Amino acid sequence: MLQFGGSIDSVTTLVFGLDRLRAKIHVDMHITPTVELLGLLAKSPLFKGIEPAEIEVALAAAQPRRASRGEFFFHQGEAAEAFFIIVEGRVRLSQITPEGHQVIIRFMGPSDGMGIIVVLSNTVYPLSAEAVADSLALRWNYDATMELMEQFPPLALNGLRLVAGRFQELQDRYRELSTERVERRVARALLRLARQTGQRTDEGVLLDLPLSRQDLGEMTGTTLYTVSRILSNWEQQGFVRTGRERIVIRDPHGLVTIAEDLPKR
Amino acid sequence: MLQFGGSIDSVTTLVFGLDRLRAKIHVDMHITPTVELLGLLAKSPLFKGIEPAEIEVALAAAQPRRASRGEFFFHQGEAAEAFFIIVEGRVRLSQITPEGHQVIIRFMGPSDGMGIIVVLSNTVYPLSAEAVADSLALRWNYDATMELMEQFPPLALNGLRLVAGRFQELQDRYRELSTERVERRVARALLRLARQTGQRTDEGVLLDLPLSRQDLGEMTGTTLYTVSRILSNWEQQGFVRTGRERIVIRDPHGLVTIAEDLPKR
DNA sequence: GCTCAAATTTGCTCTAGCGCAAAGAAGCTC
DNA sequence: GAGCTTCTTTGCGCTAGAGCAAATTTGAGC
Repeated sequence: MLQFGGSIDSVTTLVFGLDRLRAKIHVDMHITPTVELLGLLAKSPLFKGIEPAEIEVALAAAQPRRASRGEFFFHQGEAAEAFFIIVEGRVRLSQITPEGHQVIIRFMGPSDGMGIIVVLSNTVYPLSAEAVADSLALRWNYDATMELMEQFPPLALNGLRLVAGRFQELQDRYRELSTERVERRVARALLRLARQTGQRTDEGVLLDLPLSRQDLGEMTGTTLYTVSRILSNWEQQGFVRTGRERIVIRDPHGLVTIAEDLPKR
Repeated sequence: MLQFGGSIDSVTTLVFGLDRLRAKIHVDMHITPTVELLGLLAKSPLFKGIEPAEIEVALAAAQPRRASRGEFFFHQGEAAEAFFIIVEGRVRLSQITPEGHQVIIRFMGPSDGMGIIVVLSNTVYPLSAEAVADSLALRWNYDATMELMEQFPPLALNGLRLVAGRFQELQDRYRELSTERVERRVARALLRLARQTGQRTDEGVLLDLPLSRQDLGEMTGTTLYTVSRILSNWEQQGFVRTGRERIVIRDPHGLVTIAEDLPKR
């Protein structure tokens, strides 16, 4: 099953590590068995093109790490000691200004990675990662990460592609922020969230994470008041159905119309 | 001199490549001799920790590429076929929206690299690179880049650190844009430019690149009108001295006061 | 020195969106 | 289900800054 090259010793260690991880997850966490973890990692873009047997090796080097709603995986400004892949839950990545304004950079869910770049560049986390739902992640520290990168070269390239994608997304958001008006940005934010975390229900697409008006404001560079007004308006037009920290998109196309600034029918 | 391992053939090729490059630069370009190129690359963060002899190898794989003011090294949307290191001049990296709004992401100068991430991730340039002064850059195509990365592992890590830094900067700018008001953002932009391209003169710190009010607006997410008003105001207070596409900072501390929102004396 | 295009300034108007305040909902906890 | 906290909505006033128009300045080329 473990069909990679290496000394017997290292194989033993790895298997032992895997067993320990299995034990931890089962006993401490009462959660996802290893098989599913494997599937999850295999699905993660970071491990694309890497053999399941090799992914097991990676798994063995990981530590599980839990965070309940409101707890942090790491804080902005701390030394970046590890990178994480989320197994379960939702995590909010945000920056806070010296004046106390918060800005939400993005939300993440299962199979997303956080901290990949920073851990390798030996710096400090540039933002904080807070669980907005009870979450579980796998954690690799600096040494483990370096070792993995050396063992499995595709990882480095995958990581790079990932980073390139994120970079581009951030650049696009920057452009939006500087050229588009609020309503459009909010529409885009909702559509983005729908793509990431949308759950199809009979009411429409439910954004499966607790999302306050304040959060949306911090995602789009506006205030909770303005967001509230916009949502009320959309609700009247039948585009969305909102509740406390809960949004269902009933008419995605309506939002697209706004996001793309198309003529309204 | 070329003290790396490799077959005689490859050494020959490399030396030949180097000679060809020298010839090109001397004959076609009438510019910087190889020795200076070496020094420049050695100064570039990308090549940090790499031996001069090895840098020569990298140089041999590069092609010189010139762009006069107004010409582009690459355009947004083109396949990312190469990455560049600027030798001389100034380059403006900007994105343009479908509606035609332009956004300036940053300016770059000698020893800065452009396109490092994208070339390796086989995507498309997410922005355009326009020379705002006559410029010369070294160009490595995909194959050359890959080869270099394999030959000199520190390159990959250096690249990663570089990207991490850029990423962080962009995140900070994003935060600024979404939480701070225009005057502050413009002050920050000027200080950033001063750090990058500032030339000490007896008048003060001259920003050594042609910079219109429009440019500054596109850098800070505002309009040329507002920038003009702000600069006029600052000129009256003696913080800056402005001309057509020309800005001299007379009182950096004054700008810092605004950028940091300190109480005015 | 004249001409012309491009950059800049400034007055004026207008509005998107900020932000306070105060009054509802909606969930928790006990 | 009473009480509390935390979200949300909405009215209202206000201002930062957009954006047009019309001078005015600047520098480059001839």
